[in-house]
Amino acid sequence: MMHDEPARTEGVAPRIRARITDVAARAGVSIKTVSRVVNDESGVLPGTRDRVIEAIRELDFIPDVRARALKRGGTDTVGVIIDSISDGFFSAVVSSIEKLALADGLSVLFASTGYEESRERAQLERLMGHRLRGLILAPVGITSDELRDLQGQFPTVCIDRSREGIDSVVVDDFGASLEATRTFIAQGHRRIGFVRGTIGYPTVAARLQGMKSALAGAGIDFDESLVISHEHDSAVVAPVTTLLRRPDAPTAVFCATSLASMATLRAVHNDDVAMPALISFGDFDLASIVNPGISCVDQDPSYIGEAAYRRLIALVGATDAEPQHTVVPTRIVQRGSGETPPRSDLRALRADAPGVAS
Amino acid sequence: MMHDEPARTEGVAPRIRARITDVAARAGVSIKTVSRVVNDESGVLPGTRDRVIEAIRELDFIPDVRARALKRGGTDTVGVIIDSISDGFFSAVVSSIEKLALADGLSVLFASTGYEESRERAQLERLMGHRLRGLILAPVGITSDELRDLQGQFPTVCIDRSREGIDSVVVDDFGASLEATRTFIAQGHRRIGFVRGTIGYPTVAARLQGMKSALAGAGIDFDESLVISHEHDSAVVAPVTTLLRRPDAPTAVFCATSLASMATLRAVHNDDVAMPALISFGDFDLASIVNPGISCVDQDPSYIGEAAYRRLIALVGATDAEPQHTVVPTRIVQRGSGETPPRSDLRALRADAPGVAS
DNA sequence: ACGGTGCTTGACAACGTTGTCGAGTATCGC
DNA sequence: GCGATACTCGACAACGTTGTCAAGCACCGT
Repeated sequence: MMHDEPARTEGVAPRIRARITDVAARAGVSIKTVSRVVNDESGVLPGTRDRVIEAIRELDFIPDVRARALKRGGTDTVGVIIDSISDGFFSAVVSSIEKLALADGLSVLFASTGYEESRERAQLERLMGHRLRGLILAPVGITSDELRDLQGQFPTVCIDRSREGIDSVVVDDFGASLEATRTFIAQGHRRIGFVRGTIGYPTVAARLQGMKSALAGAGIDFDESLVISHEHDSAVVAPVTTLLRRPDAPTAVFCATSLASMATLRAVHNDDVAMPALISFGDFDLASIVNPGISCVDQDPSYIGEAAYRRLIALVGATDAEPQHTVVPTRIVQRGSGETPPRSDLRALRADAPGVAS
Repeated sequence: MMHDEPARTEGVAPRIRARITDVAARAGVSIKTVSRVVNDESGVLPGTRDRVIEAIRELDFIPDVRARALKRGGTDTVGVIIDSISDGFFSAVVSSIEKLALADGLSVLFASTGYEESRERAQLERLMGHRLRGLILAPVGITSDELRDLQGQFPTVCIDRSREGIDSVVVDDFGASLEATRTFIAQGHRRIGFVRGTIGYPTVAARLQGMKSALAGAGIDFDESLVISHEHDSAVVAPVTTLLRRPDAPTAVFCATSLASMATLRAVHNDDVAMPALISFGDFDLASIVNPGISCVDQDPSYIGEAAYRRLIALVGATDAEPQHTVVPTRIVQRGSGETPPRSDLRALRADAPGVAS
């Protein structure tokens, strides 16, 4: 691919990329013939083909996908819009999408919203300019109608959060939280805290609903004061600390996001407060390393990415398909922190279980 | 942006995106005038401009950036090629790059190599087809010559690993490791382990060199048997366990990557082996949460991303610029694990320091 | 009244590629 | 030997946009 003229270290002649015209001239054929060779079309004499291939090699010709797409009326680019790539969940999702896209020869145009509506809109509009093959989107403020409108341009699949009438791949936030809470209840917990972390996420709201539903099902009153939320995840450390120091502190805590979990762990670590039973919604590196391991609702992000991508590809060309809502199954990974009875036994645990340092 | 015709729930007429021609027809002007309005050029009567804007709104017109780029001969896309987006270091780098690119109205084409040369080559070639504005690359197998050749097409900035003659933004692997090792030595450590993790990374090799140099400087013999490496980071847990169980186990361990650190912590956690003094090259979520906190060489990935991006933008149009190698300063974040004397005191620590669970 | 000036606007070519179609040539059957 | 057939190859238009240039028009000073 890379040619081997001696590269001059300075004053590099800004060599311009070879066009199909250059290749044609060099091989002594028409541009159409080059095009045929490039696209592996039949009807080119072996000798001619060889000459063209040689010229392509010599000139380092790589076809301009933009011109190609323009002519053909399609694109080889899929868009991915997520909240933040720093979020372990989304980075895993994007990682699996990108891997699959590479296998299909597709390019990935990446954008993040920071969970801001205005930024989502800007990113969306910018990506529209690229005439995508399809879009995988973690929707923020965009409405069903707007998305259905997009659907007319290219297929769209929502992840993490769903929109009516649009294909989506999500986890069962409500059900998984219900199950996790039931685990707590079965162990005898009655006061269960909920660390919401960043406010405003509908998934988190659904998780809270799941917990409430489990409590109601067991005839346990729900205490609003055990719910901790804050504008930013990092700012949640202090309120959690306060919560766990209360005389009537919860004996178990359900953390709605892995960031909330880490903040909670930080709270537990920084101050000498009792570690409650803990289940985290969303797995994270740390969870399997600390002692006791943090039990998690595992949402399998790479599978979510895969499901979304496959659905997107299936959707290309199938404009009449009924919107399909995939709910990716979750499972609770038991590592110890979630399978702890309340109170009294807790003290035993504290004396017993050494930390990482031991 | 989104128009508001009632979206029909099924059998959606696959409405085709409006072209500049459609807008022109609707507004009763020529396409050139539409183009003028779109690009905020002067010389359009307010009345005409309004009619065009109205038509654009009605038709949801968004210009095709590919056609625009084709005509103008430029692009609004930068490429980013990294090892893996699941790696916390790279996800932070990409995050900051993407944020800056958005501010400049640039799109980010994202690709990962998995640190495989063949995949790097494929990604590179695919991205070349997009005629990038510039490329930020964590090079794997590509040579200086090949990259200098790329430089002729568009500016390129290497991150994490450098190539001669190409702009790069890296950290001082050697120096930082030297300093970290000296910290150990100052505390009386003589047997210092090195957990390399995945083999083959030149940055890791430089880190090992830094450590060796510090040891040599202090007149300490280097024991090759204290170096743990393996094909994959996860597979490193067992050998580390074995190492720490040896009668002549190292009293301090330098982990060359955050993944290696996590594997080491897992080893320490899974088996009842003494936790050595520990410094990690590269910060990670976990590091600040466990007890004791893991001391780290902080390489400030978001600053690296920013520096690389800014350099890239500066390079656009400046073909004659001398390659500039930016070395981003590191600092050692002391959290406890790295400031621990050897042996005897270690036992005290174990009895003393409770883990996360306490 | 007339040429000049300044402003708005549009016709046309071009960016690099591929689809359409027809020209040219060799091969075959009779 | 001749028309038919099959195959290779190229000229040209088109994708959607912007740059160039000139046309059209109102207005000015003399």
